[in-house]
Amino acid sequence: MATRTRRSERRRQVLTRERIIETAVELLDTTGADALTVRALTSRLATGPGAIYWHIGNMSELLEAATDAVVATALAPRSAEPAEPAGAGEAAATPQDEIRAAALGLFDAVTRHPWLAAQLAVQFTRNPWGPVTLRIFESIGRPVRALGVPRSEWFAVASTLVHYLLGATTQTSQNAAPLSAADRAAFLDTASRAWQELDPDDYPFVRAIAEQMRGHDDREQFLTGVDLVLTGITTLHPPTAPGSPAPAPERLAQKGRPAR
Amino acid sequence: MATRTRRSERRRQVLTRERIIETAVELLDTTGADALTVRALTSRLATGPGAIYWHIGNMSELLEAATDAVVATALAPRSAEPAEPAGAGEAAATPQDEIRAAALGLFDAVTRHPWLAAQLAVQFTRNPWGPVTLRIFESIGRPVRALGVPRSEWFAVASTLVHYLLGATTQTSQNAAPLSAADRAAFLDTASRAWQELDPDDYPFVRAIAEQMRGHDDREQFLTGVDLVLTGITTLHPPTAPGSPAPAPERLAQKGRPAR
DNA sequence: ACCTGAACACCGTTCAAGT
DNA sequence: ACCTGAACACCGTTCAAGT
Repeated sequence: MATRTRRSERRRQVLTRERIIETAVELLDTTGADALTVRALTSRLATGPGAIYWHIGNMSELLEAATDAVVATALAPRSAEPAEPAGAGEAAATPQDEIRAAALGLFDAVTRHPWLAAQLAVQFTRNPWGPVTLRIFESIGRPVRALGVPRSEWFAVASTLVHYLLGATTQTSQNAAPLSAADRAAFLDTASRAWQELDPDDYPFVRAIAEQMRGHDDREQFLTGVDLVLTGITTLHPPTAPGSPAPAPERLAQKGRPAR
Repeated sequence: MATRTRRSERRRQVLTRERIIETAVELLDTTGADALTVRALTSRLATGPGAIYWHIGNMSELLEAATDAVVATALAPRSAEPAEPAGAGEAAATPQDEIRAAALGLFDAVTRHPWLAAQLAVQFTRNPWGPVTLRIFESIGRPVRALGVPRSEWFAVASTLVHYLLGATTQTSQNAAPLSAADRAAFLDTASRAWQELDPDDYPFVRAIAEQMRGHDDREQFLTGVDLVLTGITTLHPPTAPGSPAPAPERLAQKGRPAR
């Protein structure tokens, strides 16, 4: 490829933390998570390991920074169609729409960057309140507030949404490059078949859904899940709009927990 | 410690796949995820790497098997109090209770095995329909069925619950050994303080919940989230019991999705 | 202050050779 | 069939030495 011209042009730039992170993301996108090594970085940046370690503390810090950078742009409100007349027919987005937009931003980022799902999971478990989590929390929390959820429930409600998002986006991953439509269909087909051959005593439910999982669309199902959680939120914490009947959430209240 | 007696007694046993998995879990529990290496295994089993690789394909297969083993016992319905007269005062568990029980089984397993959270995440992203996911799906899916959710929604509803569970349990991890109450309080305190010093323009929401996050209880909040999702499920798919008014889920229906 | 590059202390995995 | 143990091809990270 155009490696030679690229590399020499590169070398003219100074080595900065930002450029290392940027290169890491490129490497992750093009060659996959396993191929991001210090040696790969040094050769792409035409430098030595010492130079890398001068700017970044260690490999996992770099991974965190790369993940944070990608998540930041994924959650940034897109300016969408700048050609469209601003503020014309565009009704103000509802809090639900904002939550869906943030959720989709994350979802689409994971499909664009196949390595992201695993990294989100790693970041989330290794450093539960690190920059990545905080960023997601903020994007989800603001609309939760606007939803009219009582202040005492902000943390719990936002957590629930964030946890759902992270679970859902991390499962929606292609390890390697994104699959073609045909490959995806083939994959789902074999999986579905395998499920149908599971032991009926051990896996009755999985067998029963084998058929419908074959035809499912990840993105659509993701949104269905978001809406389900949103329904839970607005049912438990109905907006205090005038005329709203405020249905009492009897059965699933806090107190009704299992004894043991 | 009693390493010598233990090791020689060990050596008398034959090396089997099961024993390797069992030893891997011990190693993970006692020395942490980073310390589970082939070399550590060989020394603990008093054998060589070749012997290990005769029984298991590679390291990540072993990790998957170890995770699956722990998850299996975590989800197995506990016989609870065997001293108690069976079937006496015990009313049949509701589907909700069964879901909560499975969820708590997973949650408690993650706190008992600090390495489990990360491994669940890895398993879930690397092999989205592997044995671990399937097992969790089955435990959650059965009660979902019993909840009266229409068949066409089984997959979507079970997925939503599983995704929430996985997101929530993977964040609830202590990297190393479980923290003492005092350490936990100190940790939450510093985190809370750090949140309050974030930029008010960038992180208004996180700042606003800093105080309540300091006092939160992971397990309680986890259950709150489960109940929130359950509320969403029963609201969208009310059980068709006679006398149930079956409220129409107008606002958050499938069709009301954002255009872009 | 910033970078070089050899060297260190590990990894997972393989494989000829044994029994 | 099952196990041994040396060897291979990698890792991330450090650090004296340069500019």
